[in-house]
Order: sequence, then C-alpha cells, then structure tokens
Amino acid sequence: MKKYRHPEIKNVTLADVMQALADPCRIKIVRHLLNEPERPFACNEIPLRIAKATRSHHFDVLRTSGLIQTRVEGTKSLTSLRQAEIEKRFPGLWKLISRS
Amino acid sequence: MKKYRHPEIKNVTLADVMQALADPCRIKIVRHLLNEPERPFACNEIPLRIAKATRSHHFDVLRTSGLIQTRVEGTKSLTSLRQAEIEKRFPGLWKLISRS
DNA sequence: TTACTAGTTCGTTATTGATCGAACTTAATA
DNA sequence: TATTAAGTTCGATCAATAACGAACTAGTAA
Repeated sequence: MKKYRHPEIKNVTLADVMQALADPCRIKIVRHLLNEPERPFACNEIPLRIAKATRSHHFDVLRTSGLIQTRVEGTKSLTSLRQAEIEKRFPGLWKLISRS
Repeated sequence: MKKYRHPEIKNVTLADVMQALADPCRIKIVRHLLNEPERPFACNEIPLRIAKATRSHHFDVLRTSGLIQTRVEGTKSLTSLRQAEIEKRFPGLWKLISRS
C-alpha cells in the first residue's frame, strides 16, 4: 500500500503553490475538487484527457505542494483539498481559483 | 526606442499568471512594486542578485502575463503594476501576494 | 564626437517539466 | 487462484525555462 507524503503547510511557499497551479490540468483538478470540497475523489473520477501516468504525475505535484491530501481506501486513492490549512496560510487562494 | 507590448487582460488566464509568479525572483519583483504601487520603478532599482539579461527576462515574463506595464522615459524603462485591471480580472491576487 | 547608462537581444548551456507506454504493486473480486 | 482495477514507477522523448556573457541600441551627458 502506497504511503503518501504530505508536507507541512508552514514549509510551503507562495512560489511553490504558484508553480503547482501553473498548469491548466492541475487547475482543472483543483477546480473540480472545489466544486464539492467535502467529497474526496479518486484520481480518474476527474475528467482529463491525459494518460494515467501523466495524471498520477499531476496529482503528485499538487500533493507535494500541499494543496491536496490523499488517503488510500481499498484499491482507490481518495484525494481532497487541504482546504482549511491552505486557506489559513494563503488566505483568498481558493476563492481566487474558483472565481477567476 | 523599445516598443513594449502589453496583452489585453481579458486574454490572460489564471494559469498564465500562476506561471508568471512561479518563480521567486518574479515574486520579489511584484512584492517590491506592491510596496509602493503608485511609483514606477526602473528595472535595476529592484534589488536582485542576477545578471541584467536575466533581469530583463523576468520583467518580460511579467509583462507578457499582463501583471506589469512598462513605459520608456529617457534612458530608463519605468515599470508599474497593472493594479486595477488585474484586481478586476483576478480579485484578491494582489492581496494574496502581499500577505502570503 | 565620445563615453556612459539602461535595457534588449542573441546564442548557449543546463535544468526542469509534461507526456507517454510499459511494467509493476496492491487490493478486491470472480 | 486467476483476473481486474487503480495507481505508481521507470525510462525515454521533447519542449520550455532560467541563467549568463557578449554584443547591440537608444538616449543622455561630457
């Protein structure tokens, strides 16, 4: 079973999250999660026209930047936003993404 | 005399500005400008330990993304934020950058 | 005219990053 | 015990990017 690593948010810089969001695919992922913030999604529930290796890569980038968290449930990896933590560290970021 | 090109803000995407801000140097530049938003700065007034070709490159990236505007005055190029336009298109972006 | 200053452009190098197919792992299920 | 499903990892390719020195341009000043 995969053990995901999640950074402490205090170690995440603004440049880190900007970098993580500097890709249209990853913005799509985050926006999809923002539509139902309470519900965790499996990777391939989010519609993207990319190979699954690429998909895995993008989730990894988002995870490493602290924006999302992933837990394993059976054969799936369920991903959700680290909403409250990120909102505290980067106030207004979620709103910016969902509205712009 | 150099003729700078500035994009229309409506053609700028969130991914574009995230990309432009995905670099510590460029974040420093923008934060410097945010400290005195009314005052335009010449490129080398902003302290950065990089070669001038690199400096020119970073200003170009910020300009192309629509975040800054540049006008020529004598031998200098004066740069300022496109503050109101960007605030309208990406509400909360400036606050996010200055506070996080 | 000459020299200086500010900044751009060019050519190059090195690094990062997006993308994919193929092979792999782990858990659930037939 | 296969088989399937979800996702990761590996290795490769290709594009984009950061960085620099050197040469260049345009304006200002000596």
